[in-house]
Amino acid sequence: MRIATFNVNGITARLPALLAWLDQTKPDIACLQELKAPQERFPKAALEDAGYGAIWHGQSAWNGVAILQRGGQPVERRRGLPGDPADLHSRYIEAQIGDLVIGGLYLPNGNPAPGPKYDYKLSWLKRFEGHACDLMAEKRPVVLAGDYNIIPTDLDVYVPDRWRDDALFRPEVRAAYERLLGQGWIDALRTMHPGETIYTFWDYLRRRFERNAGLRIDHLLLSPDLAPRLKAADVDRFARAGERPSDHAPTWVELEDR
DNA sequence: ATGGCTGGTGAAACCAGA
Repeated sequence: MRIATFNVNGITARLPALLAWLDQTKPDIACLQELKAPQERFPKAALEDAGYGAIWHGQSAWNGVAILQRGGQPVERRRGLPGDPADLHSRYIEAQIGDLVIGGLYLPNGNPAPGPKYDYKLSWLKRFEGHACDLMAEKRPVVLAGDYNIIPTDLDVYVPDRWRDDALFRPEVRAAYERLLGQGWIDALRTMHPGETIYTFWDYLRRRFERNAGLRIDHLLLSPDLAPRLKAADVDRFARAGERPSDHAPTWVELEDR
């Protein structure tokens, strides 16, 4: 089965491209981020017509996450991370789909750093680490997929030295990512492509896609029990090259069926 | 260091993204 994550950068503007990508690649599960649409403006009917059931947490103008299931209806487990009732951003949603727990996340960008937005990113990360730890303790197969807004290593950015002070690459956020791997989570793309240059995002500015000046910031972390089931992982670069593309490309894993 | 794109909002000398 194929599980994908895709920051669509506006599901209203991206709907044609999203439907075309679903039709071409037919992921069994897709986590979407940056819906940029209020709850009532999610294109539920169009996705149903395409064969996908969905749960989503919308928000006007910014953020927004969804989980799609081909030929089924995801069972929602939670929306929002535990630990801060005052946090109203729509950035996390979790579902049970078959034997899998799927967490879809849109981690805060955090720029400019330092500053309040960066502080929010670090506090969100702290809560996410706690929740990831709780999930790990459940000893069930889990996939945490989404836009992490974290560049894990120098290999994951076209010119590392220009990004040292950026909120996506600062030591604190890279350390948090390392701590997640330390919990036992498996970075699926990096595991399948060690040492390889792989990007998932290219800024619209300055012909960054044409120059392949990108970042690897969209990740699928697998619980350790899924490691033997991991068959493939990759990025659908063709979607970034299409008409009116998102600035992110869909990223996916292929797991052996149970 | 910037913000030359892009989307959403609402009418901006706007904001946010990464």
